[in-house]
Parts: sequence; structure tokens; C-alpha cells
Amino acid sequence: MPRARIKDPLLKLPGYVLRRASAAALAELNQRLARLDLRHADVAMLMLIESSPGITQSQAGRVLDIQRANMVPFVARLEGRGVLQRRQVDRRSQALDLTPRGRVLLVRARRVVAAHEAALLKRVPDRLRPMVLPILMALWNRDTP
Amino acid sequence: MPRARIKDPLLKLPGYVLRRASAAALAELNQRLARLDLRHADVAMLMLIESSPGITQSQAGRVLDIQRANMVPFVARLEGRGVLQRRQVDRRSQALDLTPRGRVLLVRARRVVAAHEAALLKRVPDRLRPMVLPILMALWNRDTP
DNA sequence: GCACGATTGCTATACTATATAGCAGTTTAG
DNA sequence: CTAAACTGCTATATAGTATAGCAATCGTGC
Repeated sequence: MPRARIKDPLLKLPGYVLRRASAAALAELNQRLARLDLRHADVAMLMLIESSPGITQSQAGRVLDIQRANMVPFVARLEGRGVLQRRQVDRRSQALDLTPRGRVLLVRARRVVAAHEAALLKRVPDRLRPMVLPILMALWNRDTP
Repeated sequence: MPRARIKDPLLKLPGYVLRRASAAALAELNQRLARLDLRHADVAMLMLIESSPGITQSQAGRVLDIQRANMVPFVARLEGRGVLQRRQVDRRSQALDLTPRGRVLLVRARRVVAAHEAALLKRVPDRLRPMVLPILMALWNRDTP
């Protein structure tokens, strides 16, 4: 069964491996979250609202990098599920808060996320593990455009 | 101008930062590639074919993690641009090769990618730089499911 | 105080990427 | 030689992301 071995010539490119690693991790997280009928972005939103109750829709969009336009159906869906609640803070701004139901769901979601994050880190050799977050943060912050 | 500072509570989660870093890097790369009218996946394909000339469509899909079904319009577009060429190796398999035009384009694309990768790495402090690829590879290989 | 520029939420739309199911023809393995 | 596996393909669906434009509202600078 010596089928012609093909090697991926892109394996030396950090950007490529970053993309592949991210895609794989994301797919895995979404799979884990499926049993709560949540997607990764949902959990991010819930965690953000918990951390900053009453945050407005547009502020949340800025933090999570979600366009204003895309925020609308996104928030509507979560509101429809009864996990968050919109409140007029202004005559144009919508403040977001978790509902009790949202808080309960978040507790469960956080457990799933924690398991996912632990599984991710476990793949990295002990010695390198402390460098994971610093490196990812460095790669993210594109202050040198 | 002390507008209510909102902090992102997700910054401690490697998986989250991985996703954000990947998305940012990818957007940047695609922007750089736009002037060649290429997307990141195009370049990955060209580099793969260069590395394994005559690779079949399905083999390429397996390496790059592109579904067979999605491969069809993808390859057709590249063929339509005259950068790659399909060749019947079998009565079912299609072997892929670069055209001269594809090779020329790849030279230019590789320069763009190199600049992108360099910019990415430059964001990481010198001390951490050697750990970037090992860590990303470790995060990617999900051998512990 | 008030006009003007900026902001907010929203609609509509579009494009990319990704995913599944199924099919006909072909190849390979037992 | 038959059964299973594979290939390329069509059709279709969903998620994620992006832009343009609008009406109402807000905040600032004069």
C-alpha cells in the first residue's frame, strides 16, 4: 500500500498552519456545542454580555468584529431563543442583557468551551504551553500594517 | 473621551484568539493577493501542484481539505484562467499541472505570500518566534480526539 | 441653541466558504 | 468476476462575511 506519498508544501508557512489549526479547532468546537444548539459566535456573545451587561449592540459588534448589519439577525435569533434581551437605552441604541435562561445556558456552554480549550492545550507539549497565548496574541495584533 | 471601556472576556481563551488571529491574517493575505486576482486557496493549490505535479483532483482535495464537490468549480475557475491544466490520467481521475502562465503567476504569488508570512512573524517577539510553527502544528494535529 | 456630522439599527443583497446527498461511470480487491 | 471503493460531478443548503444605503437619533462645535 505504498500509495504515492504526497507532502503538503505549505507546512512551513505559519499563516497556512494558523488557518488550518483554526479551522480544525473551530469545527471541533462547533461540534461540541451542537448538543446545546449553539455556535461558537453565540457563546462569544453570551460571554461578552455577561462580562459587560447592558453593552449595546454596536459595541458588542465592535468587540467581536461583527458588522452592524450582520448583528441584526444574529441578535434576533438569540433573542428569539430567549437567552438574551434587548432594552432601549436610547432612542436608537439597544442594550443587551442575559435572561435567566441565557445565564443557565451559559453555564453549560462554558463547560463545553473549557473542555474544548483544555483539549486544545493538551496537544501542545508542556514546555511550549505557556507560550501559546502570547504567541497567538502577537500574531493577532496587527499593529504593523 | 473616557468612553466606557469594554474588555473582551475571551482574550484568555487560546481557541478564541486562534480564531481571531487566523481571521485577521487571512483577511490581510487575501487583500495582498487581490492585486493578483488570487485568493489564499488559489495559491495553496498552485503551490501544491508545483510540489506534486500531476496530483489528482481528489488527492489535492484531501491534502487541502477541500470537499470533492467544492473542488469542481474551484478547479474549473483556475483552469478557466489558464493557470492550471487538467489531464485525464484514468477514465475517472484528473491529473493537475501548472501551465506556463500558472508558473509565472505562482512566482509572483509566492513573493506576496512570503511578505505576508514575514509580516506575521515580525509581530512575534524574537524569543518566541522559533516556537510559532511548533505550537501551531501542535494545535492543528488533533490526534487526541 | 442649533446645524451638521457621526452613530445606530436596520433592510436588502451578494459573495465566499463549506457541507451533504446522490449519481454514473470506473477501478480495485477479494 | 463480482462487490466495494473511488472519482468527478450536479444540485442544494447553510454559515459567515461584506457593502450600500436609509431613517431616526445623538453629540459637538460654533
